[in-house]
Amino acid sequence: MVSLRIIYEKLLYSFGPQNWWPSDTDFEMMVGAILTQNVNWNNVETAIDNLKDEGLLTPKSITEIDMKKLEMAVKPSGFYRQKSKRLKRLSEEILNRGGVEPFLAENNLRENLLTIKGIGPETADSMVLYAAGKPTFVIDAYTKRIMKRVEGVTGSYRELKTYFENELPKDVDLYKEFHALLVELGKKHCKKGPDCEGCPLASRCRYMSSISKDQDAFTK
DNA sequence: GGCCAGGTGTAAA
DNA sequence: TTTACACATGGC
Repeated sequence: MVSLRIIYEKLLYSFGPQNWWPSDTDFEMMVGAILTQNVNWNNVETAIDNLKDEGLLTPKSITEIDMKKLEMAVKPSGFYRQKSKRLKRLSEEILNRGGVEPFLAENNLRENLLTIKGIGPETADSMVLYAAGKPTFVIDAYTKRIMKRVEGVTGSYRELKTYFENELPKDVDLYKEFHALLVELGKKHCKKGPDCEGCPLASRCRYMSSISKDQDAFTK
């Protein structure tokens, strides 16, 4: 059993605090969580800038705006038809519950989010952690890949989430920072291919030494 | 030009 | 319960 704490400390030392999630408001954070689904964050920033310019960073304005206009603003983030609908659904749900604050204060927030079509476990968890500030660990594609390569740990979303939450103290700031650091590591050193140059976890990575013989270890 | 990026819903094996 | 596929733009 390897200590996730050690990995966390190494990443923090290498990259410094990430201070996620980058956003001005809780609602903007939630919008970003939907827009970033399976897409590079650079694309999301362009879309969020568009929304900001159009005054579309409130649940009310998104609910009222013409669908075509919303689609055009969201376009740079890809999957723009789906994502526009998802933003509309989320906004309506927020308004139904009296606004962003009361919506985020619901004690079954995660379950509520999961009933909204287009919000799955990762998007829900990221909103619960970064917008509502409640301790739930976020699992993403990078986290799965890193755990598989470095720890040899695989499993479903729920299993990975449980693994992290059992190994770590239930600390919101730790959860926020750890997830952000894993994404940073993923972007810089742990992509799909075996191009791990300069990875701060190289000494712990069980696939690092077998790159040349076992390319297959890097798939998925 | 091909691969990849901070997923999710649906359908079929 | 797992696996395959559609969804779409932009950077390298």
